[in-house]
Amino acid sequence: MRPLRGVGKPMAEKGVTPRSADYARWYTDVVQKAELADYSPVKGCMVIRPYGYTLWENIQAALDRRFKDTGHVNAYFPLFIPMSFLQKEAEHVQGFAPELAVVTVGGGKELDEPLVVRPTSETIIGHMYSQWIRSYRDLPVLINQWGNVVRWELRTRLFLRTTEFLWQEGHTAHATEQEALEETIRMLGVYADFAINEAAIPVIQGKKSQREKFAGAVDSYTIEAMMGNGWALQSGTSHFLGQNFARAFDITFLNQNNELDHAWTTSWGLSTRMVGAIIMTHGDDQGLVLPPRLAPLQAVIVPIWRKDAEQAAVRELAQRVFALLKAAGIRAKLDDRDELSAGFKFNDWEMRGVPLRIEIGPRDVEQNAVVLARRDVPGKEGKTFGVPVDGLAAAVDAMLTTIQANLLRRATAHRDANTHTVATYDEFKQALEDRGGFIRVHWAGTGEDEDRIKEETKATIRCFPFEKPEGEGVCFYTGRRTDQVAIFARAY
RNA sequence: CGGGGCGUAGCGCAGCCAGGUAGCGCACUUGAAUGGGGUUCAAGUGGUCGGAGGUUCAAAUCCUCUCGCCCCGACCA
Repeated sequence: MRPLRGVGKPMAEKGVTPRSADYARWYTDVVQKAELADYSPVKGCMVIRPYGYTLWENIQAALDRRFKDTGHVNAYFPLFIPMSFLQKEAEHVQGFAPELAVVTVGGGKELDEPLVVRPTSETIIGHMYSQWIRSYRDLPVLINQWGNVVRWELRTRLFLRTTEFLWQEGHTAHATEQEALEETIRMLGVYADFAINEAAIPVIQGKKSQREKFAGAVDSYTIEAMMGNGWALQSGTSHFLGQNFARAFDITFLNQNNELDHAWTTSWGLSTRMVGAIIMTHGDDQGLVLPPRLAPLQAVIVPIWRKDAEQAAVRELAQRVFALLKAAGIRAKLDDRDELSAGFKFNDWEMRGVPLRIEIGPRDVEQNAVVLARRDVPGKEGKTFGVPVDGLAAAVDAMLTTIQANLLRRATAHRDANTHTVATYDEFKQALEDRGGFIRVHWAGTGEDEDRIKEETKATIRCFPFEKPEGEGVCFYTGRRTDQVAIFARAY
């Protein structure tokens, strides 16, 4: 995962590889040229640069607010987990064993028991919960943690799959199955709300197949998003763990009837992968396009002048506009770098996805007005001339809201246009070949059927969507009648 | 781990076959002009040619070994 030396040529210095030419390359170009992240000297790891990290901080803030609103509190559990903990839940260890990083030496001495660098924290949190929970009065426990985890991945991609990544993991324990199930679905809903209303990414909520679920869960739920190339990206997951981890870690409590019972637990996580989702949902051939609500910078002011005589007045207005936007709580930047041309700055900020550009030149000074240029509508079409400085903050605010809505509308249209329904396996293969995207089908197959389809087409069941207006029908693969609907797609 | 490819300035590359002063573009620095969509000119800075060993008067170039990386095939938030 180092700079690709000598791979392909064009990389024409300016701009990014067009999506149509090479989508994977476009993605890497955007990440690096927009300075979201960089490669690290350690294979599979990445450095999140300030611009990318600010984006992540905005994601964190929007999620954290929602977690608090639903009664959760934050805590922190350690990075190192005794190896034996992982082994307590059979399916869990089997799922994670191949991708564990293990510490065997500490302080120059061989450790008695190897320590696993957490790939996720169900085990150590389960261990602690078993000590904290005695009575039904102690329940529910609603804790979230922000942290990092390590999974030794074979093939990595910036943000989408890295060996170490940042995320949050919620871990809750409940007295009843019903309550834990409700929590699982509630938090999935929180993720969906965040994705749609903050990231402007339309997502489909649904249940994972048994093949695709989290190792150790009874059921996993997901929000699935469609990327610009039609591939699916699992953008957040919520797991109903039943009593699996409670049994493995002795999380027991006395219920109201004075009977000892195992708690019901859930876990749910959303990671820096969300940054990748944002890039691939909204980005275009100019580069990044960020939703205003999460963008590190919502508006950038570019001053323009010809003669030195004009400079002072332009600068003065630019400063004034900057101040009034800041006062209105808009995340703005004044790009007064003297050594760069205005045209360069236009392209630069477009590549970095700033939702709104404010151009201020001598003509604007005369009118006491500015030019607004929308990132989501390229070229002159996206420009509004002569926007008065009086009331500008409100106009900018309104424009940002419009852009946010437009991004969601556009992404939803793209997803819907690339979602197809098929009735037979031949049609299925044809649709994947010709158009890609999401394929909705009736499904009554087995896990083995799922494996076979994956092998033959590389498409997997992304989820069984909650919303399935199609009702009962015939499974495209087995021909059996069923009311279950599945969405298949190629996935990251 | 199997197959393919690549290591020369921060990035992209040429030079290697036919050994002989280490080059080009971009970036960077300085200066001047320019400035409403990637501006131009000039002068500069920057390299143990991935590493080790060998052949040779002389190695980026030839030989041997070695390290690293990328791409494609078995896993995944």
